[in-house]
Amino acid sequence: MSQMTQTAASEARPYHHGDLSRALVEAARRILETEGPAALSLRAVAREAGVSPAAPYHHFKDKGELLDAVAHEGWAALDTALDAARRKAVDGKERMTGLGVAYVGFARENPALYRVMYDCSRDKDALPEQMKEEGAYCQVRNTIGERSGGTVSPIDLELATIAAWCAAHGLAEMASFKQFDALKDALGGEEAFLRAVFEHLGMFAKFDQA
Amino acid sequence: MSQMTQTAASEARPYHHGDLSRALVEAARRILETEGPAALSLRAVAREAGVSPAAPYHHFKDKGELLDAVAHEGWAALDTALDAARRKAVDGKERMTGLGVAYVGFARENPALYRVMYDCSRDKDALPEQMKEEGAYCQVRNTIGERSGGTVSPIDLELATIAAWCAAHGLAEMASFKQFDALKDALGGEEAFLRAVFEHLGMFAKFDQA
DNA sequence: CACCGATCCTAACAACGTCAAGATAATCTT
DNA sequence: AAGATTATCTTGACGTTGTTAGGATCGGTG
Repeated sequence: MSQMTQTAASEARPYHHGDLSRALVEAARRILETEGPAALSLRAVAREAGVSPAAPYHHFKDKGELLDAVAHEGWAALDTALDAARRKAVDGKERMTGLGVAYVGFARENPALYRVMYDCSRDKDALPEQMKEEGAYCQVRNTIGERSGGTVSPIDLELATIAAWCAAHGLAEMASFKQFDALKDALGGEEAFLRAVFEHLGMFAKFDQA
Repeated sequence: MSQMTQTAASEARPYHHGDLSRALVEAARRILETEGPAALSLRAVAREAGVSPAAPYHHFKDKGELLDAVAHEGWAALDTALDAARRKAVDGKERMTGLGVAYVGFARENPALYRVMYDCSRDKDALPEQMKEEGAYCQVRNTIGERSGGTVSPIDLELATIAAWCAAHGLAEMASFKQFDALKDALGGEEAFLRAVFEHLGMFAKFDQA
């Protein structure tokens, strides 16, 4: 045991790896960050982990299942990013736009990972199960609920959460488009741009107490 | 000439195809509709068009350029769909939500094509050039502009357009998720669900004249 | 008619996802 | 402790993909 996640094929690892499934997921994330999603082949992951092309099949049914594991870690990371953003702001409105900015920021800083997360979701036509009763999605719902003072019907709360989530996702996918560069400059940078867009999404006004 | 877009390899077509680039794009769209995006290989397209695997390279630099052509047609189709929706409604608010519903409807009815459209855009980090001065994006901007009575600053108009576009795109990508099935049923179907979400996106309220 | 460029085909390459069979090591049984 | 079992990893192969090189065929121009 005590295999110490090695960064590549090196130091003559023993025949049995120790924790290959973990090493594979980490190798995949490393490739995503450094070479982009196009370079993420199963064989490349195995290579990066210092293992034969067929080895991953003892830990994952196929390539999709490996990506599922990567996506799972991605959702967890997004969760903690949103959690941090939610704690930072006290004001209700700022807390909401702060969440949005943090969401898009995460997608912009981890574009390849973000893509994998949604590609996996699309293949199953569902966000990960875990998001239902906890996780990032619920953070958004709770934040909206708090801000409304708890007087909102469950259906309206769900609709508002969906609306917010969709808007953030759409913005996350488009924020990198060159078309908006001039506008970003005019507004004083990317974050100002994001805040401006979120302010135009006045979707929570109807829930404001004040 | 007079080649009549043939639906597959058949009737012993002459050595020179006549209009292969067009036939390839149509073959690609056919595959997208019937077998989904995973089956869309260059070789499959060539097969469907009744031509050798290397033939497409005389008309497109690589697979990406073929997909660009497919995406281009997709944007045109989306444009006409939005145009029809815009004409149908007279009331300003209904015209806006009608646009949104039509947008998501297009994405839901042509999911594979819609995916290709955005995948191509992402590869270039930009929406197609044509969208800037005309096309679907401008229809949204114009509709917002009309509704505001023309009193909105160019920057605010652009921001509102981006906000609306992002929200619609996000909803288009998520509307198929199973998580929302119960909610759709509770609201009386998919379109009612879409309208409800768009109503929660009160992003145009600040532009209302009344 | 001879030529030429455009178009298409065949053949091949490397890389990919995946599987079957064999080698190796850790674990369990007695 | 020895043998048997099971999990893990490797080698080698198959079919498919994107792409390229070189040869065949056609339409149009001189």
